[in-house]
This record gives sequence, structure tokens and C-alpha cells, in this order.
Amino acid sequence: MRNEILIVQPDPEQCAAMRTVLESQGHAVTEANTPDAAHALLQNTTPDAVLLHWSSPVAMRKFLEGVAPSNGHAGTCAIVTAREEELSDALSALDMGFDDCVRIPAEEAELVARVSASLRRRFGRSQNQITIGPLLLDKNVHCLCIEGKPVPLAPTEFRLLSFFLENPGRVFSRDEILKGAWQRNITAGSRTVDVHVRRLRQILEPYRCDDMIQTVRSFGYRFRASA
Amino acid sequence: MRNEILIVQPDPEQCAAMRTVLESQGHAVTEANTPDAAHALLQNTTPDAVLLHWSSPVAMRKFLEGVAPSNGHAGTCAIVTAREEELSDALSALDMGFDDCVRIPAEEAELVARVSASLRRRFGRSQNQITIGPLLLDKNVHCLCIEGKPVPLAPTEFRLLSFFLENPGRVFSRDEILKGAWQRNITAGSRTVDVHVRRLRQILEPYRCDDMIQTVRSFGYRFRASA
DNA sequence: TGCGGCTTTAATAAATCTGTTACATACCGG
DNA sequence: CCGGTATGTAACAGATTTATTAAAGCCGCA
Repeated sequence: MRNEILIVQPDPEQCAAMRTVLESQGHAVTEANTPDAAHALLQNTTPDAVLLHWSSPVAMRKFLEGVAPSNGHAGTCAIVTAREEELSDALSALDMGFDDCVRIPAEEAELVARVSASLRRRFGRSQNQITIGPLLLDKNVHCLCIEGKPVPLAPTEFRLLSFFLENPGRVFSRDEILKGAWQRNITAGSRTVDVHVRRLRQILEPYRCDDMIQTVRSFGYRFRASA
Repeated sequence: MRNEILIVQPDPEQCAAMRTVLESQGHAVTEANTPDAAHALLQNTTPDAVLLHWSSPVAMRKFLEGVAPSNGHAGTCAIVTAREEELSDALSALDMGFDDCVRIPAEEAELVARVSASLRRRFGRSQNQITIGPLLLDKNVHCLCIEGKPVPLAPTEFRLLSFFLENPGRVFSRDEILKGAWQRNITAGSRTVDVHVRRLRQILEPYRCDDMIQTVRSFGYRFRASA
């Protein structure tokens, strides 16, 4: 499967090596030299995976926020790369929430295996079908089924529900929801979210699922994770 | 967090080493020498993670079926261990659906990091959570759970409790509490704190936790650090 | 061009939270 | 035991936040 992968790597030689390996797997590769440059790139593109070279805990954490679901990167894998001597530090990135950590120069097999495993984990959950409780959302077919019955959704309703289903359990502010569930150029006011939440609830109400969207006063909304 | 981990490893020395590391993290470790022995064990127990040493693709695949959700092991992480020389083969286990792959003898840090990352992914445990005694406050989910039950909190109550949980054991004056737990523009009088403390205590009272907020006469309040 | 569905905004109603006050009670030193 | 101070408690009114509804704007399509 072809995926778009961003490499953030100061060392051009390493970068080229990784690019070669990944392209040989059929992926499309883009590059950035610094986390900041990557950050800028992420405003316009949404790669499927980012291979970010370890620098410092704060930089890593900052980057991780940049590829958060709340910033419109719902499905992006974040993987840390590190040299052998940095490895023990870089492992802490796993605690921060990075998907994996690979040492470089990497065995070709290891790089490929870890990247595709991360992609599979991520997309296995979010690309095709998501189910939570009686809800089944199929992003390929672009339809929602509740208890087996198809339920029609307007485009924005669909995106909003997708966003919730992909990030169950967490609270999101209205702005984060706008970033994550609306198209790139967000122009809507944050009250708009309320109205769409209302509509989704109305749609879910006949199935007793309207309470799955919970409001968290003075913060935003949350999708109930458990059935 | 304590988890039950099964090590399946023919080499007793490696097994002992891993056991030591994992137990030092507070996990409970059980052992099996062979995949078949492990398979038998899995009939009666459901470990949170299994560290299975690489042997052959068919054996791996067979084992993976054994810990499948359909076999009553819905939440079990399956992680492959492999010696350096087996590593390139073992990486194929990631394709099969194993959660991760670690080389042994493992750096202690790497083993710990990968196991806990896998567990975290699997159980969807978020960062940003604080537990003291029976209280669990999750800032991502933005909710308080006491003994596993969710307890609704008003915004200010939530901030106040966060503040206490983040600074357990220390005494704070009312003014310090206002600075720490209120939004930027503090306009409230210091008696306001009393009222909110009262409200928190009322909320905690059904769970016998109301005495965790202690009054320090003529100074302020303190959150009891120990359970 | 006109229709119809989708989105956004705006206005109003409803719900919930918050700070204050006033009074009750507890604590402490003399 | 008393007076004085500090804290606990309850209730209220104003402020804030969200829900709900209606209407206007947009866009694609016939």
C-alpha cells in the first residue's frame, strides 16, 4: 500500500538512505530538515507517517502536539528515529505517545517492518471501519450503520462523527474539533460545532445513542469510549 | 501500573533477566518454556502481555491465533523477542500482527519502554492522569473516577481538584490556591475557596474521601498525599 | 434560473455554575 | 467558660455556558 511519509532528519545521507528504502516499498517520501520546517509543512499536508529524528524531549513533545488529532492529523503515525548512542533517551518518546522508535542507520528490514506495522496499526483502526457500541462507520463506503441499518449523514455530520469515533474518550475544545473535523480552511465560528453536535444527537437519538456525545462544560465535547 | 506478563523463552538465563527487569517495574511475571506450554497456560489465564521468543513463522502464527480476541484474550499484547541474528526473520512477526519486536539480550530501557508502550496502546490508557488513593483524574478525558465510577465535576471543581492532586501534601493559602486553580483574572475573594472546598468535599463524601482535603487552621488547605 | 439540501449565523431559552452573603459552628488562648 | 477569630454550611442572584430553534446564505444541479 502506498503511503505518504515525511522524513525529518538533519543528516542528508541518512535521509537519502531512508528515502531509498521507503520508496522501494512504494511509498511517497517528502523531507524536512528541522522540526520547525516539518511543522510548517504539516499546515498544508497530512502525511500518513512522520519519521522524526530525536532531538530533545521538549522538541519532541512540541512536534507531537503538531500532529495531534486536534490539529487535523487524525491518522498520522509519529515514529522517532535515533542513533544508537541517542537510543536510550529516544525511547522516552514512546512514553510521550510516539508510535515506535527505530535506530538508524537502520536495517532495511527493520525500518520497513516497523513503519508498515505502525501504518497498519493506525489504519487498521481508522481507515476502513470503526465500530463503537452499536455504531459502525465505514469510511470507504462513506456510510454509517446502526444496528445494521444504514443511516444517512450529511458530509459535515459524517466528518464530525468520524472525528469522534477516531478519538473516543478524549475531550476536545470546539476549536480543536473544527481543526480536526472540518476541511482545511476553517472559517466557521465555534458555535457552529454546537449545532452540528445537536444534529448528530438528533440522528442518534432514535437508537438511544445520543448520549454518546457528551458535553464537557466550559471545555467542549467528548465521545463516550465505552459501549 | 501493574500488569500480568507471560514470558515464553527457552533460555532460562534470558528469561530470568527479563523477569527481573519487568518485576522491577511492578509487573507480575509468569513463565513458560515453549509455545505449547504457553498455549496450555492461556486456557486458564489471560495475561496482559506475552513476550514470546521467535522460533518459526508457523509457530508464531499458531500462537497468535491462540491470543486472538476470539479466544478470550481481547486485550492481550503479543510481543516477539529475538536474538540479534534472528532479528531480520523475527521482524516478519510484525506483519503477522504482533504488537512489537524487541531484541534480546535487551537494553533494560528498551524492554521497559516497548512493553509499556504496547500496553498503553492496547489499553488506550492516556497520559495526563493522576491517581491518589481511590481517585483517578484524567485531564485528557477530563473526568474524575473514584473506584472506577465516573464522577461529574463542575469546571472550577475540576481545576481545584487538579491543583490539589498535582500538589499533594503541601499546604496552600487561599490566595495561592486562587492563583493556582483559578483562571487568569482572579477577582474572587478568598472565602470563595472555602465554598469550593466544601463542594468538593460533598462530592467526595459518598466515597469516604472528603477527609483527603484537610483544613490547616489559619493557613489554608492541604491535600492528603497518602492513601 | 429556481429548487432543495447543507451550513452557518444569530437570537432566545434553558441549564448550570459561581461568588457572595449571612449565619452557624468549631477552635483557641486566657 | 468566654470572647474572638477562623472555618463550615446553605441559599441566592448574577453570570456563564450550552441547547434549541429559526432564518439567511451557499452551492450544486436540473
